[in-house]
Amino acid sequence: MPVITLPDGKQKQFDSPVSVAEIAASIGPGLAKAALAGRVDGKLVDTSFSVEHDATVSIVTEKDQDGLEILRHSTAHLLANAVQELFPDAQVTIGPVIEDGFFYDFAYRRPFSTEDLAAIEQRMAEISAKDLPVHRRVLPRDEAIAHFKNIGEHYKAEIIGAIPAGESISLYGQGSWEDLCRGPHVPSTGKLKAFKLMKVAGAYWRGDSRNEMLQRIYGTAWATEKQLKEYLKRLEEAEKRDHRRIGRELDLFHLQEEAPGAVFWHPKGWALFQSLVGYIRQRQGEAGYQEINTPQIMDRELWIQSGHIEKFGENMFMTKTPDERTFAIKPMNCPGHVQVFKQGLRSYRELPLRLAEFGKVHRYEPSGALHGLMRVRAFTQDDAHIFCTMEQVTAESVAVTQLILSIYRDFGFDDVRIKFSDRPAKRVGSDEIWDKAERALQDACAAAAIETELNPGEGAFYGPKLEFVLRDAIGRDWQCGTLQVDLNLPERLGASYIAEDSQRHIPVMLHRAMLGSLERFIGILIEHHAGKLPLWLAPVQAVVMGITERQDEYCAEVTENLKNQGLRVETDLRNEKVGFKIREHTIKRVPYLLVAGDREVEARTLAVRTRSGKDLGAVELNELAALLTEEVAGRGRIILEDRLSQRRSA
RNA sequence: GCCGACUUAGCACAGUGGUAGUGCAACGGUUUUGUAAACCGUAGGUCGGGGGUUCGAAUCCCUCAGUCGGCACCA
Repeated sequence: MPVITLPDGKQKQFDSPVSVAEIAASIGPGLAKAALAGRVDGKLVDTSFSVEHDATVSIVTEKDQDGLEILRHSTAHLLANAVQELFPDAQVTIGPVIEDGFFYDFAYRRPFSTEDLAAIEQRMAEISAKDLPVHRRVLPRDEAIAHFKNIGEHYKAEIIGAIPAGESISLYGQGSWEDLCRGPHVPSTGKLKAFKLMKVAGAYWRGDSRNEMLQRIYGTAWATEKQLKEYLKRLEEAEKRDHRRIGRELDLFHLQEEAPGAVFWHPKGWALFQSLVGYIRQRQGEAGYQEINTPQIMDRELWIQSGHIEKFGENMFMTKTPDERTFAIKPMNCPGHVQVFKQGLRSYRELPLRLAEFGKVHRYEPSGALHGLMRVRAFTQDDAHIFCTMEQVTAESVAVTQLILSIYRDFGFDDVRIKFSDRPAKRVGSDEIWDKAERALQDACAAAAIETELNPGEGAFYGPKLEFVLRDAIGRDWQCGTLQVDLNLPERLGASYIAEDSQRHIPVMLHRAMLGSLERFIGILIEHHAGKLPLWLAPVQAVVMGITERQDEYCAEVTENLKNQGLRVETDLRNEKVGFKIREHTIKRVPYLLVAGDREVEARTLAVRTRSGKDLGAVELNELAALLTEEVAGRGRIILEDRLSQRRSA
């Protein structure tokens, strides 16, 4: 006699056990049709699930996030079903839901081609059109293993083998096709209408590069055709924000074959780069850091001491000199900074000592990892190491975290994900030291009141870390800022200070980078703003253009004037129509286009047009300079356009 | 590094065994122009590198490199 409580608080009593589908039907036929699954006392179940006791029940439809995920998961099954119909000797492995879609990994004797993909998608549509009911059955674990071995599904058998003995295994399927799955799934294949297979790629079995490579098929699935179209449109738009494309269009940088993973910065790109350096230099200077510079190439010995050779030797650039010494091109700055710390006898009174460097590092990254500015072999870190006592760790970590978040806000990143990465399998230092370091970093997170996601086993080999993660245009995550608590390297590299007790103590070293890699950060910045960099960062902030030769002299004078006030301004006196010049500089994302005709020369004004196409009318030269300077100083929080309309309405 | 695709003029692309093309950009000239493309003309390519098959290769085969999409890696 179950009593069912619905989300609106209403209760319904049934005489006998009742399925989720029946509950939906008792509420209304529309809901019965829309039902994809149910949530019974918080647990997701199939619509066929029978509720036998009093419970809170809600009906999951495509409007729920959970409903959408079930839809995607069922579409992954639909994919596997289609693949095995077309390629009967392909074995299934795993097929999870991911952001915006799903994938499924198959073991097959050859890679799938794009033609295969089209055929598979076609078959999926056919199975969907048949609207086959999705069925479920349960087998004891050992029986399930035997069953999958028997039908030649060795990967599935291996997966089930990892499930504790004695547990039951659920199998889901449609028609004669079946797969191991926890569920829940949609009630019938007809619910799966809006999907598309996106790409094929190789992927290692169990994510381990020592294993064989499987064939992964990626797909996307949505509740409606319209949502699918919107998603595809979004992807198309995101492609236009690609930093590699914008980098070329705006003449910021290039890469070429002779220097894989190394950037050739052009004047405009370098101007942007230098803006970032200048800004960080200012912010960290105010925060009590001292800037240093350390050698690019140092004896290999130092990297043996630090442990980098052992862990990353394969990824380091080495060079042997005629005198038979082997040097390493620095892959990071820490050992250099420790050498600076080690000069002379240090006192506890000097701590915390914050040493910063815009250090260019080289890492021989695997060829397949290279990606535009995001993953390169030569890059510049806004690196710093804070030498401090254990007692100072929390306060310093909180300060670093707050500084990073404040800086990110200036760049327009208000929503930053922070990951907490704890001890990796391959590491240096005792477990006691790791316990201490992880606790210190956790305390700091609590004190800074930041929320973090756990990233298990992803810490540096010498200490746990916080990762400040930003997202590119198509949703890929990239680590930018980082903060690491290191109780290992100072000792390995022989750093110490004299404490109040007159004894030598080993300092704690905090590693921190705020932008991380300047190259990567610029990549993210370009994609985030689609190339329309805020005024304070734009390589060219304004272009002054005349309408005829008569304004040439005035234009030159205005440009000179604005340049003298520290603005990055160019003149365009080419023999072209003003419409042509406007078009060109708009495409180049120049924030302000300043047009001078006879009227403007006469009144000593400039007609101001924004890159978004707004004509702000004539502005007096001195007022314009003041407004531009103000917008730069405000780092985008004060916009010339708003100021102008304020003044005009006042 | 692994799987797959791709590499033709500065950029975007066409060209499936028989004399390398189009658009934009570039350069020269005319035009002196009022807010997203004036007009005319000129030049530009060992078809990623190397090797092979063929009477003949951008095109077919091998190999190396780079790029792209994933995987693995990421101090």
